[in-house]
Amino acid sequence: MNFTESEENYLKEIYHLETRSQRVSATLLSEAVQTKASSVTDMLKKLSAKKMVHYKPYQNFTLTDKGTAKALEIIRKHRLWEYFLVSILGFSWKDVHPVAEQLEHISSNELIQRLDDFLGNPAFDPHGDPIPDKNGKIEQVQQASLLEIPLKIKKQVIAIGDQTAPMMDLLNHYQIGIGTAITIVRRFAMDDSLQIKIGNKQPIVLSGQIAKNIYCAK
Amino acid sequence: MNFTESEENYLKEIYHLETRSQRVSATLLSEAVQTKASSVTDMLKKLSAKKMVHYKPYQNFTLTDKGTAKALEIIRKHRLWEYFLVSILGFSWKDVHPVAEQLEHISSNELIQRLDDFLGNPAFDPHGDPIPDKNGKIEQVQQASLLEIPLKIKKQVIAIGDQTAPMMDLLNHYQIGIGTAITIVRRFAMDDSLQIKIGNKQPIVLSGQIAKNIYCAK
DNA sequence: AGATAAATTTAGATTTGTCTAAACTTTTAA
DNA sequence: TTAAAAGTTTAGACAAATCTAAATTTATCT
Repeated sequence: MNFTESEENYLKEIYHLETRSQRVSATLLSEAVQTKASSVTDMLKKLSAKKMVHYKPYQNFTLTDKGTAKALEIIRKHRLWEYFLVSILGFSWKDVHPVAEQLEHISSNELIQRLDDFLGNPAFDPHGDPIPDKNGKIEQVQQASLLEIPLKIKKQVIAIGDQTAPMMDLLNHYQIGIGTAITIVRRFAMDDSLQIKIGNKQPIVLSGQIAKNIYCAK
Repeated sequence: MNFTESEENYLKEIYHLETRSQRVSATLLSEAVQTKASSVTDMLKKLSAKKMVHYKPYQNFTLTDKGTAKALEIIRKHRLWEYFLVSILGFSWKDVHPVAEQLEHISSNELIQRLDDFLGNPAFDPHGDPIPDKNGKIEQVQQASLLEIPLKIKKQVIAIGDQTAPMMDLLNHYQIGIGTAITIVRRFAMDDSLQIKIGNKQPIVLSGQIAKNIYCAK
């Protein structure tokens, strides 16, 4: 079955909503794909006709098994390209997302398999997100945000939740990336902000909002 | 200025018609972009409004300087990706064209410059076609199709005009590629077909249609 | 429970790129 | 030099993906 770029984007974003947030709604999806809710309705009908989503008007919708498989295929491509851009072409990890958004729609299976092999079948992309394998199997690592990590224990950052430009900017400013070793020094109950130490630099304070989006292994 | 994928394809194909064949017409262009002549007319109006082609109804059309620059930008991307697919990912040269047709529309300048540097700024793609540099400068090798090459002179193939699957299939069958040494033994005026010799193999006969698309240095 | 707010869907329009069929130009050739 | 052929353009229609505005359904809150 063939998919338009637009259909692929919808499938990918539905998958992200299903895994990253609790609620899945037309409004949230419309924000994710940068469109209006009425356009989402139209697309849900189309994807439903293609058996990619379970959909009944006015009710919640979910990906079918086929829809999930297709979404994982796109996410696989996205993350492999991100890996390529950073590790082979030397892009900064904060700049790769928009380019990978385009590359993920290139449709050659041979291309993606050769790319995967060339890169050495990496399991994680530069943002710490797991890369699905050719069968759609995806590594599940128990992640905990900095809010859940105990004090005084050195942990390595393994993933970033929010990958938008403002977040990436801030992380870049504090020199926080995948693999950065962080120790939580103090926790301010008042507003969930954290005092943390990175290597032997001066301690810094992160807001709860930021801390919530930085993940370490549990 | 932004261009749709379709506009980019038209610009690219007009450039190819201008350089590879003498005539440039709506009908030839319609074959190149796999559409109907009436659709070509519509697109010419659009490209004319964007000052990418000189166009007056019922007259011949040509690319403007801006149009040529844009076409070269797309051709640069196409050929760099072909080079990447063959030399880095190990694709067979006959399979890369359709994949590069998709990759050439990825719009990041940073991507293409980093790719170019990573590949070592190659001057020719796997089909023997010159790769324009970042300023649109393109190596000009005087090419002549087998139809124009004199008899009994050994020549090396430097480029292939038609890169569609049926053509590549046939070349593969006869083991003709970039660098293959060919000597024309006989020319049949009746239908422009040629008897040629490759190395010390048995001579074979190529139709005029095929010969027209195999290029050697003049 | 009933009213109001929020979310979702429908109806109708728009843009892009395409098509067919008919009309119009230009070229060819008797 | 006209008539036929070849090439090009116009007119009108369609599919995909989107939009706005209005209608409908569901959720929320006194």
